[in-house]
Formats: sequence, C-alpha cells, structure tokens
Amino acid sequence: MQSTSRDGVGIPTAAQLHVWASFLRYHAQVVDLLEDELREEVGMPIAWYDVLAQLAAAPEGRLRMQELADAVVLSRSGLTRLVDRIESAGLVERASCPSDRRGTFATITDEGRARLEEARPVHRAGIARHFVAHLQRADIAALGDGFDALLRGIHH
Amino acid sequence: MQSTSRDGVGIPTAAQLHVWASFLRYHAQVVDLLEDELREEVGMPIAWYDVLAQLAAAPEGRLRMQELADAVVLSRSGLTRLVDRIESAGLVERASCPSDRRGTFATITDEGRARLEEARPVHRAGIARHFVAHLQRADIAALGDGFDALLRGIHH
DNA sequence: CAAGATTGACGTTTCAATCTTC
DNA sequence: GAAGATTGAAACGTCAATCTTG
Repeated sequence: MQSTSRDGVGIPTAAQLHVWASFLRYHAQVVDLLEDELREEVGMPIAWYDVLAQLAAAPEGRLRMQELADAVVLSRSGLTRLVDRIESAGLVERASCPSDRRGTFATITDEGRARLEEARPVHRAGIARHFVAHLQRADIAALGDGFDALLRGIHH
Repeated sequence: MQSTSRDGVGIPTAAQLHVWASFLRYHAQVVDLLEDELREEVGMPIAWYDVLAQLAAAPEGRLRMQELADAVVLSRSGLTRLVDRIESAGLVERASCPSDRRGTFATITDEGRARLEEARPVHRAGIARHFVAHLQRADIAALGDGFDALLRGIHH
C-alpha cells in the first residue's frame, strides 16, 4: 500500500480510505450506542458523564472551566452552557477562585459523585462490550500505539 | 492486559480505557481539523462533502433519503434539514420516486459534482496528512482489521 | 491590553407529532 | 396500520461581543 507522491503524503489509496471510512463509521455507531445505553439505564447524557468523571478524578473534585474545557474537548462557551445544565441538576457547583478572581471552579457535588458512581459501571461495561471485547482477536496494543501516534501527529 | 471477569467482558483495565480515551480524543481533533481545512480552502462543511460524495458514488448520482441517511450515519430528520440547505445552494435536487411515491430521491447536480471534485483533493490530502501519514510507523493493516472487527461486533 | 469566563444571537440537531402513500 | 419523509418546538453548540479581573 503506497501513496502516489514520494513523501507518502499524497493521495490516499483506496485501502487507506477504507480504513478511514471504517474509523468514522465505527466511531459514530459506538458513541451512539453508549449514549443510548447510558440514557436508558441511568438517565444521563454521555457529555454529563464526561464532565463528572473529569471532575471526580481531579484533586478536591474541582477544575477551572478552562482546564475542564480542554479535558472534555469542548469550546469554552459550549462548556459554560453544559455546566449550567449540570449545575441546575445539582451535580456540580461553581465557586470563584480566591487567588485569581477571573477564574471559576466547577466542583462536583456529593450528589454528582453518587450519580457518577451509579453511571460508571454501566458506561465501562458498554466500553468493554462494544470496544474491548471485539478487539481481542485484533491487536489492542497496536491500536493503542496507533492512536498515540495519531495524537502526536496531530499536534503538528 | 485482562479483564476481571472470565469472559473478557467485565470491567476494562486502565490500559484499555486509555486506548478508548485516545480513540475519542483523536477522533474529535482530526475531524475538527479536516472540517476547518475544508471550510477554509473550499468553503464547504464536511457534512456537505459527505452527502455529495455518497451521491456521486451511487448509480445515476442519486439515493433515497433513507439510504443516504444510513450512508452518512445521520438521523432521518437531520438529513432532511441538511439536504434542504444543500439543495438551496443548488448542489442537489429532490425528485419523488416513480415506483413508490412515498420515497424521495436526492440527486447530485452538475454543480454539485463540480464542487465535489474541487473539494475532494483537499479533503483527501487532509486524510493523508493527518491520518495516513502518522500511521506509517504504526501498522495500518492492524488498524483496518481492528475497525472491521469493531464494526462487525457492533451489529450484535 | 491580555486572560478567564459568560452572554446573546444564530445555525444546527433531535424528539415527537404529522402527513402521505403503500 | 406501517413505512418514508417532513415539520415544529426545544435542546444544543458555536461565534463574536461583552464583562470583569489581572
């Protein structure tokens, strides 16, 4: 399998385009499926799970909005709205940062932790079933190396 | 690397969760990047490209709305609006199906084909640069097999 | 003036209800 | 009544402008 230009960054071959298409298709379907399962079984959107999991893993269960936005790969204003909704549900709280009053902390509440612990096994079981399980005959280490290489590449 | 339950569909290990996180993160970033490049260089959203490419590849340049929705992995109503916009731009046309008048064909226009041919090299070059190129040291065949296995798995 | 975050306006997506045709 | 597609209302994401603090 090779490209048409000498540096390997020319036109992708049909086989390479097929890998790309499979990648997109699989992503769309598996995310949809996990979203549906999480909503069905614990009534939580996957975006909420993402935010709660990031906060729960952070020291003192809190992060600056900026840090949180980076962690969940969302725009700043997008995160503002998202945290608005989660805050309305009582799962996070906002508090201004004492040392730099421009900053805002989002903090996970006790109820947020409780709901997260309820959702976590469901979500992880979904990942196990729809991702990990089907990779056992493939090479999960190669996939891991592949994505790490891809992520490194994308930062120029 | 192993799961905690005997059938391999228990709780994912930390390493497996890391592969999953890399997968999500890479997808978000690369799609964003390709979207930006396509908009910048040919002024076309990636969703439009997707629709036009599917239609161009179909016999007579047309597909039923239902088939098209499956091909691009989108909701039916989402596709209706999307095709509305593309039709307003003159790149596709609708026509009712003669044999089953419930059905609607979306057909790519000449202008649609022209714009697609303009966009295609840009988009494919992006795929080459941000996907294929970084996989050369990894094993692209393993990735391809991996996604095919994943796609097969997701259909139960 | 720059950084952190929010707001308002706009475009897009989704859900349920609808309309038409089989 | 079921399938194919569309529509209205609501939720969501994004962009530029804004407000506040450093």
